[in-house]
Amino acid sequence: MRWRKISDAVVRRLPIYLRVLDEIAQNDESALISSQELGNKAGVGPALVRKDLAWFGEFGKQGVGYEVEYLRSELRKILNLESEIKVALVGVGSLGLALTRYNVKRYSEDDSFNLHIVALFDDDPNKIGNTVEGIEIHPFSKVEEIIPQEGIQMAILTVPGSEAQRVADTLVKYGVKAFLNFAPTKLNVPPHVHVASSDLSLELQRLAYYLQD
Amino acid sequence: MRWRKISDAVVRRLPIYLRVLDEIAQNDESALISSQELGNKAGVGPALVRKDLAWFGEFGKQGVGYEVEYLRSELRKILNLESEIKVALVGVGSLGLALTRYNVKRYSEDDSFNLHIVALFDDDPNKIGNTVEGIEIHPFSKVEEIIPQEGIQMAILTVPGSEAQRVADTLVKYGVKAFLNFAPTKLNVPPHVHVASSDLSLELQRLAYYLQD
DNA sequence: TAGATTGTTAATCGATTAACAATC
DNA sequence: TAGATTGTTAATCGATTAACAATC
Repeated sequence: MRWRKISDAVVRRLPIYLRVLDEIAQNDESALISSQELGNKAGVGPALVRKDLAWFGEFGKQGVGYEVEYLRSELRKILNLESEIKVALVGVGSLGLALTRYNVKRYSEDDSFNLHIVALFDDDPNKIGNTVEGIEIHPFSKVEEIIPQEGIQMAILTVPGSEAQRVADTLVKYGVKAFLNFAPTKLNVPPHVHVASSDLSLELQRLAYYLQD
Repeated sequence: MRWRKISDAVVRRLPIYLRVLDEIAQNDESALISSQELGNKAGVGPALVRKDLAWFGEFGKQGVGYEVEYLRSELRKILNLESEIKVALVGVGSLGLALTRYNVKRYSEDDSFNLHIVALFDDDPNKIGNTVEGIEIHPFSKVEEIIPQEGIQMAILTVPGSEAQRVADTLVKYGVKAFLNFAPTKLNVPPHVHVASSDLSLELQRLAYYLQD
């Protein structure tokens, strides 16, 4: 499944739409939804909802709206969420631990959630060999072996800022194509690799601006 | 300090510039930097750097560039980072715990970091009364008393999605003006309240899209 | 002075919204 | 059929980039 280059702004909204549909589908298998209503719940205008979806095909019926269950399943195909995606997490500090626990719980409870942390890496000798929720902590040197073996395509970085770039470089070398970066560093990666950043202190500092007057 | 309404896109870049300046100022008290170089390190074009700064005043010298230390101090004023901002965290699960530890460490190690978690809330009877890094965990009902008393203006939400809206409503009622929301929920807040969201599964799902082809 | 870089205006680019014919 | 809502095109809005006079 491949489309002309879709803008990042569009792709960012698709998971939001999907979440709205997930919730509705839970209560009503055969629900219908209009772009108006979907937009409301997603915090987006109705025209934009239609335009976003139109990049990928025609999913609605004029005068009726969208079948929730059908649109949901199409969005899952578009977002590549139909088969399992294996994820590594590097840096098993308290944040890494929290994210791992959260992910394992979500993965086991929600059948349709296919993003799965399957390997942990940390170079602290006190952590190596331990397990978190049944997942073993490996030394970082094992990346070379484990990433290709397990077919890991995505990584979560919860390492100190000073190590993030080096770690990312190595992971890219062994085939990781997408990062969720919690380190306070701008990662430099080749153009085919994607990075999403969650930078706590950047966000806090930004919010501070709005506390004025 | 008040300016005409500055766009969100601009405000979002200011902390990025500040981080670059912080790093340079550490090594060289009297460094100069051009919009070119600042842009490079921030991942932004040089013209945009100049335009962003120009919203707030004239901080450079033609033919020379910007004095790092001076621009840094001006950006800190603009972002409202010069005095302490007190923050509450609600939901002391493993993620809340991790963020609290991280914040306390950063606050104590970095003199110029002024965002400070000073109160924790959780309704789990096993947690109430415990302390994390010296900060006591209160029942959520104490919000009414503690938020105004401590002058807390910002809150971090690490509660389950089902509770996030209710919790936010209460906090807004007692004076919280900005949220960093980790719950997988779109918060509805009055127009004078600002929300930054860090939504792990939304980001992972978005990244999955780029693993295709 | 000559070279460099700012602050700012005009041009471009891209994203969102409005409008409406098609049609369920 | 009449009413509603899609898919899509055109209009608008906003953000980024290019260009350059001012000036250090």
